Amino acid sequence: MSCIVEIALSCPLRQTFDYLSDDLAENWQTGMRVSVPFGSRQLIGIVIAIKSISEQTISKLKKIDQKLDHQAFLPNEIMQLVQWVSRYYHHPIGECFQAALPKRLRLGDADEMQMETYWSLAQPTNTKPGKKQQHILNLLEDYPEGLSEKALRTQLGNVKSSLSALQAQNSIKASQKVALPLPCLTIQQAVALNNEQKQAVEIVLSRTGEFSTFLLQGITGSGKTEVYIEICRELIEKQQQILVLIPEIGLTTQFVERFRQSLNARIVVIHSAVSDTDRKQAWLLSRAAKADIIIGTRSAVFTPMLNPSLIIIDEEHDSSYKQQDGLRYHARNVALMRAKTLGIPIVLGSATPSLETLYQVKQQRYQLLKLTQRAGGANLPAVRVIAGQNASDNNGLSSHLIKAIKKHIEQNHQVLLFINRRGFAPVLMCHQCHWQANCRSCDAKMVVHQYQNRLFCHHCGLIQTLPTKCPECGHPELKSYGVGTEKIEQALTGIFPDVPVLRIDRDSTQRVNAFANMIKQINQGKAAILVGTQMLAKGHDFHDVTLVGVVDADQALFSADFRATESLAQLITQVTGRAGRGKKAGEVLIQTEQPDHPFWQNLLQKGYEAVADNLLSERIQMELPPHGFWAVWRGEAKEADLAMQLLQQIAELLQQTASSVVILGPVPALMEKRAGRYRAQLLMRSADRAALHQLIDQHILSVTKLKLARKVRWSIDIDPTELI
DNA sequence: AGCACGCCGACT
DNA sequence: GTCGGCGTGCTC
Repeated sequence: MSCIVEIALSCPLRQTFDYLSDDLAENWQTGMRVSVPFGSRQLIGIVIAIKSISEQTISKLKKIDQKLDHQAFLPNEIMQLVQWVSRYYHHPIGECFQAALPKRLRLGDADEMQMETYWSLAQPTNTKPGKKQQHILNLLEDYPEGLSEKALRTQLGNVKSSLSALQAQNSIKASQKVALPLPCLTIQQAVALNNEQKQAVEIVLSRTGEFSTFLLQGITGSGKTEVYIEICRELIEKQQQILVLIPEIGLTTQFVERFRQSLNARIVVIHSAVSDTDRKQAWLLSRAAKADIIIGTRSAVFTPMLNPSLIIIDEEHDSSYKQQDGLRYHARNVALMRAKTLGIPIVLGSATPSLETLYQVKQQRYQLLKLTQRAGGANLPAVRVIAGQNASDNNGLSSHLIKAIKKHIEQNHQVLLFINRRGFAPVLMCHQCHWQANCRSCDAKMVVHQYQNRLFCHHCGLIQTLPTKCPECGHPELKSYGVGTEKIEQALTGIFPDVPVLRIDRDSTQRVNAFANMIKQINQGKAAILVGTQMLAKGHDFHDVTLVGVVDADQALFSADFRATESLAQLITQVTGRAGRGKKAGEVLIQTEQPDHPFWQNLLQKGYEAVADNLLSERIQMELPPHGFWAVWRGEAKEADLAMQLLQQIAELLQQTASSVVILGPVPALMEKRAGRYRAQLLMRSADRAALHQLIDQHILSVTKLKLARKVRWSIDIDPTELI
């Protein structure tokens, strides 16, 4: 008897599709991949459910062309997770599966792991081996299970001929095995923990096998990573797997190295810089429990595991865990849901936890684990706020800051300067007619990039040649205002001609390895000044930096974004942790136009926690997130007003049945025009999460059918992190 | 989203 | 006379 198979297809429709199958229902399983005809094309879909043929079955059903898998390809847990994501984020199910699967598997690659040639010792022979051959034999002696040819090659260089020779005399034998990540060939170092760290490890381990959420709050340099490692050590011994999420790919290498130095584990990495083939392999290895630790960015939260035991979210406050287009999921949120259904603990780590997480700690839903001591006994640096009023005379650097830089450089130490803007200067103006370089597709100014002799729009990527005279009145002199990394770099090179100045921002690190090379140079420890954007603030250990300067820290204090203060407090606290991580005492100088702003007194005297606490009370009082439950409808269209019109119609629909949900707007976006599109948004807020979601469900179908919905690109954002 | 079908302007 | 513009409608 044939059956009906319900399938999710990657198209933006909020529905699944039924197909006919000649095969018996019992030969089908949810989570299999199939190839089906859809309209005029052929698509790959995922089996959601198997149904028997009912009398009302109409003959409009098409037949399944091909079964791609013989057994369930996606484990049930992932099937449930993706379907939950689709419901929770009100996003088309097919696109949710798309986000959860590695590209190659999504496009129909066979469910097979990559194989590799592994070599192992056979029988000893009398023939005297050559030097390289001896090296190989020595190495293989340590690996009775065998070592892949790839591992031998990374270790000993070109080994092809030596291997053939050894094989010819039967000293070694080859076999084909599943390609595992390169084993760690160095000796594992034990990690020494202080009491706080030990306690944190014990508490988490005492809760294995049940769902519980921990906030591991440790000041920068307090050794959160060591805590992760020690928890992992015990779990790995029990053949258990751990999923570790990190905010961005720049931190992977460093992170993976730390783990590899201390753990004899099979570690796979999943992020956008990993090739499609390797990602597929990592995913399959994880699903088969042939990888112990899975380290990855946001999308890795969907990686299936056979023996999951723990999820770790490092730097849980980081905004990159929230996807800002398409399926707007928050990896932390999805991970929490996953841990809950799997019945395993989840550890959120941060020196500067998000207000959301602190709120949950307050409600006693998360257990707080604190690390208050800096590893190695390093002291937290002295932090001072300095006035930047006269800074413009020195290209944005106050004389106070310059003096401090000089002092630290003379002691042969390194200096780290943050300026959160790329390029040379953010404004270009004509003095005669007041013309300004503005972007033609955004409500934004063009930023001067002097090295490339160009103007850039940081919002849409528009590039122009730097004009030599005013395009409006022809005046030959254009002036630039404000500071960016390039200007600071140039000023410092002028003031300290004998000291290397390294600029580290997206522009200077675009070439492959450029970033790694700079980090290498920095770690050589010679006196140097590092000038960079936020990308330097995250995670990196610079042992010889003793002075950290923050230039132009003001912007956030006047920002319309209610989250700006939170981010600034996090940034400053993180940055502060970059100074004096080694044995040397550190110093932090924050240059601001507003040294008397109460924010600084609060942050410096009472610390991040107190500031966060204040902000949280403020948010609760003003009924802003994390208080209540929020959703945002966003729209953008090439013609002005269209997005506003659509959102107005949606607002009217929602208003009809909104009782416990407040509808706010629509309002144009803060930067209304961006990349040639006019944007607007409509806010929803409720104290009742279910009511909020129900209201969306109730109307989303009618929204799809609105005429304007075809002309306006629209989306819905649950638990938005950006509200302007 | 894709893709097809369909009905009106400037070209070999 | 046709190529192609994007409006509209559908996808089990």
